[in-house]
Amino acid sequence: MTNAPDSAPASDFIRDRIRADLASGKVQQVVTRFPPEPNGYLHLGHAKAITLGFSIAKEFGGRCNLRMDDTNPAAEDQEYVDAIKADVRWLGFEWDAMYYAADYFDQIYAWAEQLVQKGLAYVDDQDADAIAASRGTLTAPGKNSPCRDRSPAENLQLLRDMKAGKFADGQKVLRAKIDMAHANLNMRDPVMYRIRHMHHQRTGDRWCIYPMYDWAHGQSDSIEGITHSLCTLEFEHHRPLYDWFCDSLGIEKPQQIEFARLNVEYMLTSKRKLLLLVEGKHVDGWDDPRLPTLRGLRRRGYPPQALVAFCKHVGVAKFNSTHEIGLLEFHVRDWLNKNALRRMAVLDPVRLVIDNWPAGEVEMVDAQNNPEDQNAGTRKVPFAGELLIEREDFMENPPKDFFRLAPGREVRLRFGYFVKCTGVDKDAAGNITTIRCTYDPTTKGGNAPDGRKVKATIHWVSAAHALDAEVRLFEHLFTSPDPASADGGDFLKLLNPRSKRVVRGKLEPSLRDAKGGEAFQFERVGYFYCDDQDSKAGAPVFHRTVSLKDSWQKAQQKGGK
RNA sequence: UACCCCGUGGUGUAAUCGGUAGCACAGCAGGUUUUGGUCCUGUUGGUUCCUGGUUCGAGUCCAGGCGGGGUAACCA
Repeated sequence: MTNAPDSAPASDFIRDRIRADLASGKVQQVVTRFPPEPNGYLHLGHAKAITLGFSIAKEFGGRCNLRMDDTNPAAEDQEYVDAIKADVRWLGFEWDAMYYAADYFDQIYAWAEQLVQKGLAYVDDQDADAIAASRGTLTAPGKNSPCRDRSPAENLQLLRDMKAGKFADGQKVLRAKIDMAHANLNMRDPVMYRIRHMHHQRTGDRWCIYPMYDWAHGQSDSIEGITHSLCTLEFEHHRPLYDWFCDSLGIEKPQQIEFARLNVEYMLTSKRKLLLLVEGKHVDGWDDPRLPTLRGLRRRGYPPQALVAFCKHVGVAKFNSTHEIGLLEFHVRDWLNKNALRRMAVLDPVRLVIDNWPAGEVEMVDAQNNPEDQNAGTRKVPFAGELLIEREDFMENPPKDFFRLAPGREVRLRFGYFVKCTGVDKDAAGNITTIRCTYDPTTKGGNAPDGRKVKATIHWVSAAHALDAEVRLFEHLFTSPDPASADGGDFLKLLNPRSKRVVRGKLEPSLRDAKGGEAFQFERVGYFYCDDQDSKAGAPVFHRTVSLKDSWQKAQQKGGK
């Protein structure tokens, strides 16, 4: 990889802090965790957090846990738990321990009673609206609840009654007793427990009160002995509360450190917005290759190694920023270039006939599987007198800097022969139906014995042997690099109508045996992924992962229109 | 109009105890090449948000300003 290797550990404010904690003896062994809520699928933003958490643990010889932050049964589901585990493993990480916040419910509850007995928490009878109304605003202080001064004994009884199911949903709530005038609204007597007579995917019907995030997260971290609790910037204002709970309980207090979440051009990484795209059928499900979900990226053909390399390269800071999608694509190409087998495929075919080719003869030519990897070997590809080439590789009246086929020009057919264009056949409408050529039999394999050179090598496929297959061409899902800040928040207006195009390609026959999950480079075109979802035996379906860099096209766009 | 966080080339990120800015991607130019891919080489971009201050010396410390982001769920 071209990015910083593991031998030269990254330096950033988090790692600096960890080094300092290790040096001072505050921390013996680093323990981190990735704590997703199982209420949705993981996306690229999570990949950054996962890469960070696991990489740091590894770099410092520590451990990293995977913990389901499953404290709200309303939105969570076992399906997501399974999907999250699979996605983390797909990225290439393995947790040292798998935990569930729900498994800590007994301990967390015991701690709640402790706080009540210390006079640091109370049961409030107010409903949600009343609590919201009395919380005050960003500029005005809140008002104390009429229940705020209940005695510890009464509060304890009430809390036990809550736990025992004596109250209906929303009837009572347990609150921390901090300061209703605090500048940080999170400190204005935050709710710790709410009543939810609801089945939990892990604890079943054992509980009818569930802890809020703030009242479960830090405690879970503490139980697991997390040393550095990494999270995104929006939790900064929660840190005082995180600390307050641990301090009030007198338990081990992990260090919460916040970092900026990952933003990438043309991508949306908000569970809510992704949900709108999926439910509104603007994409074909959570694993649509145009989505930044890990499952979508997988089906797009983005190698996990490339994603991780990207996440490492991106670094970590406290400044919100948006990365160019080109950087992601660089890492994808970088990995695929070294690992993807080369094949030939013509996506927009035009017929090419070699007039002096021996009638009916088919020759099997040797083709390299990967010039970047000599161990990849070679394969045989059928070559014949009637071929298909890419329409854009021929021009009847080419500009001077067009190197490909044109009347009177000679080019190399990759791994085949030199051919010279002698003319074209057209239909009544003037469209080119056939490009006529002659070949030089002495240039077998692509080299001329007389040493003459050609300026271009183009790819081809034998018309009689070509595999007709579905190829899906993807582009950015949005027309704007920043769909999140769409006019009036309506990012749906920015959907790119060309984000998915389906074509029938003409592929070299060996691709008939492509298996779902395999990645190829269609020479001179791009990287393609054999979709494991829709491919059938003998009928593979390919997804364009990313195109090859095309300096010819770039020059065209710059010069012309 | 409260509080918190942040502000380095186009993008992102780095710079030991303060010693005059590095890397990657992108861009540009050239070379190699049976992919106008890869690879190699060279190269253009920064008054480190602004203004003051401390200092022999500040991206790094201090003050003020400007700009960006975040926060008012019985969500996480």
